[in-house]
Amino acid sequence: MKILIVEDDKRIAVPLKEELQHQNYVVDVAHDGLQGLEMAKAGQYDVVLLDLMLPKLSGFSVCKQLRESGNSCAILMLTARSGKVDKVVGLDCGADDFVTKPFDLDELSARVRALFRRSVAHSRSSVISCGPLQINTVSCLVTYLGNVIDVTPTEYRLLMHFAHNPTAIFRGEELLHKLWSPESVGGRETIKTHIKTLRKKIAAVGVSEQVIETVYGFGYRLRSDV
Amino acid sequence: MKILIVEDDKRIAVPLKEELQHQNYVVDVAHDGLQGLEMAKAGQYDVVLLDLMLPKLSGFSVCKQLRESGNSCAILMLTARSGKVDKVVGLDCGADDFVTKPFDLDELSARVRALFRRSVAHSRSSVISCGPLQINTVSCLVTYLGNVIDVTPTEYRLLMHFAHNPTAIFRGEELLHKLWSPESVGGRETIKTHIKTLRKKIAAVGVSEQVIETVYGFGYRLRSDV
DNA sequence: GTCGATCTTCACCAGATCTTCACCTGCCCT
DNA sequence: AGGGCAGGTGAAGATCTGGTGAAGATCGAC
Repeated sequence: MKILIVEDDKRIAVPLKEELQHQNYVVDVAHDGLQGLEMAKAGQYDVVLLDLMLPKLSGFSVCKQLRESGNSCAILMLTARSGKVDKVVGLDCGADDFVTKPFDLDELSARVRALFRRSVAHSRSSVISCGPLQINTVSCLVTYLGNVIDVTPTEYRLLMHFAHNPTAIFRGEELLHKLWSPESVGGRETIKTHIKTLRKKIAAVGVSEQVIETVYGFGYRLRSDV
Repeated sequence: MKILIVEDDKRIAVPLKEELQHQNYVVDVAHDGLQGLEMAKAGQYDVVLLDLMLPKLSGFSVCKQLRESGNSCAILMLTARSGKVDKVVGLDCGADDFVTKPFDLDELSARVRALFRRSVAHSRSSVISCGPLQINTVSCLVTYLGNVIDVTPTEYRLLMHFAHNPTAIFRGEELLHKLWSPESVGGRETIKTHIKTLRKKIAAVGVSEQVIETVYGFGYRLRSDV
């Protein structure tokens, strides 16, 4: 749910950021290649939107160095030049997708959704299911056993992250790093509180079991059985 | 390394097949939607190149039905129409990439390579085995001969260290230095106690052998035979 | 500006876990 | 056989982790 935009042209970066934030992604922006590389290495992003023509360090170099450092986030390249060579070189130096400017915002966000899906092999449709929990990623509607659960954006991102990795255990700090942008990371209490309210909302729907279970000393996990 | 092309126009299918075969992929071709769906379901393909305008069954339907049947191969859609709606619908019904005709052969094969990379990157196993001991590093679940052993974080770290170095013998002090942070290193009793509780927990699961054996004067070792 | 929803922080509690202590057992060597 | 010492055991205290309610901070809508 975390996206990094590496783009120096603010006329492109700003509307892109707003559109993606509107779709409940956590979005950070880097304004040159060097900053982009640093942030991508540190920030645990799922998708990086990478412009090719960048100050200080080209998009190709960022992509290559990111891969060499073992990072496996999805990379979508953006470029004004539509030459075939660029595309082939870009894809072969580790990018996962390639879009030429001017691009359509709807197409781009569809490609971003596809990259998210691909990074989690089990959810191919716009509805992510984890046992009785269903998340419609288009309407952002969350249901549990058919009952609608009214969640806030932060709770939505938390549930998405759990649903994408069923049975996986996440430490509180891990969730903070993966779902919050670096400048707004809070304390452990933040996670505790969001988990608490999520549990309360799910319980209000009539579910007595603990859907988000805590494994003491390890973290939180979403139960896919009931 | 297996690719399926679903395309009725032979002027496209034939050169595409030849190009991909030239790159050492195993390539099959289906000439309509129905045939494509059947072959994709049966043939265990890594990547499916799917034309949208097909006789008998549209590319959208093939894609959707393939996903609904649980198939998770990579799907790359091809179409002559370059409308944005097609792209968004295509990507959201489960395709991983989208290319409009006329496409460049080099670009297409670069995209195919990117899809392969992605599917390989995600098939990494997360289970560490050492004989009958299994540690799932995603769910932090430890099992011995299939029985779940409920371990604390410190015990988990100990087991991980043993499982990473099967047959190796570790002195108590060595374990302290490797698994504890420098400022919180405790006394030798600490290790003794943790080994004790680990042994007790494994024994509680019905294992009579000493799984963590002590080699007098040298240290502890995890037995991988039984 | 006010209002409400949401997000974050705080102080405090209960319980799980970790470490330490004192003492016991059993191996190795002379 | 007996001393010395590595290793085992149980229990008590210290420490850490997660849960809770309420208060403060932030943001957007009107």
